[in-house]
Amino acid sequence: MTKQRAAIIKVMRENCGHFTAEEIFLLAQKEYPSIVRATIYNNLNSMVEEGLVRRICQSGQSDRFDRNPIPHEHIICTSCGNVVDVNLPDFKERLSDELGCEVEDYELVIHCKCPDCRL
Amino acid sequence: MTKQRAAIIKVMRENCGHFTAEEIFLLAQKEYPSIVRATIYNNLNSMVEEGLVRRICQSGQSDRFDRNPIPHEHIICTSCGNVVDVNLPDFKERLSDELGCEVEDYELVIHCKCPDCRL
DNA sequence: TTAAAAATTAGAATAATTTTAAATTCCTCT
DNA sequence: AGAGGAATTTAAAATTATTCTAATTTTTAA
Repeated sequence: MTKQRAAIIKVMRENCGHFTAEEIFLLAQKEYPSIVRATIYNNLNSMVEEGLVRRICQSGQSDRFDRNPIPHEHIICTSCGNVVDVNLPDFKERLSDELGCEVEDYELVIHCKCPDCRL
Repeated sequence: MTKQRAAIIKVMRENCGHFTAEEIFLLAQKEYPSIVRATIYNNLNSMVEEGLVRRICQSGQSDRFDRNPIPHEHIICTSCGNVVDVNLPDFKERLSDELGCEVEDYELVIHCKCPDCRL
């Protein structure tokens, strides 16, 4: 655990959301001004490998990183554009049953209104 | 409908699969040798907008393009690595019901064995 | 405390994609 | 068929996100 990694974790913990590497870099700089982008990428990549962080990719945009370790799904709001967590209980099990095959992992991105934008 | 666009469509129709822009470029060159990458990107982007083609994105890899216009899901095989279509009937409707909100679109990528790799 | 291992740094490099402006082609109207 | 205008293609440069390299610093463990 280096100071740089601690800064990255602090940033992700305090601003729980779905950040791009660049956003995390800018926030982490406030904690640790000399930090460099490569360190952000290195740490994010290893955190993804360790399963501490999930990577969300949308085409045309840079990857986002989600510190919520519990498997869950994402809504990209058709109204405000934000990425919002949702939880479909036992989705992985249901998917395995339907496919007749053990699902190792999955990514589900839903384009609809997020709860805040539904009146 | 330009000759270049026709070549791109022909390539995608004859080699139905999930190609990167680069792969489509290489195939389209055989049909129309002077074609240029920007044309491939222009056309793929407008076809995606027109709903003729779907874009599949995986982090760390270039986008792939799928000419199957019917909504469907993708398996990325944990064994052979290929991208394979699957169809979960009425998935969008079921998702809308479960969320209590009209789903406009969704992307589901499943990491498991593809049918060919299941013995 | 010292050697080895791991992480960070700066900066260059890469790859995919987009942008720009100019040239070409296509379509429509007469 | 020919002119005019719109749309598309082209070539090249630019951009963006990310990775790589090599040197340096920090951490770990003996």
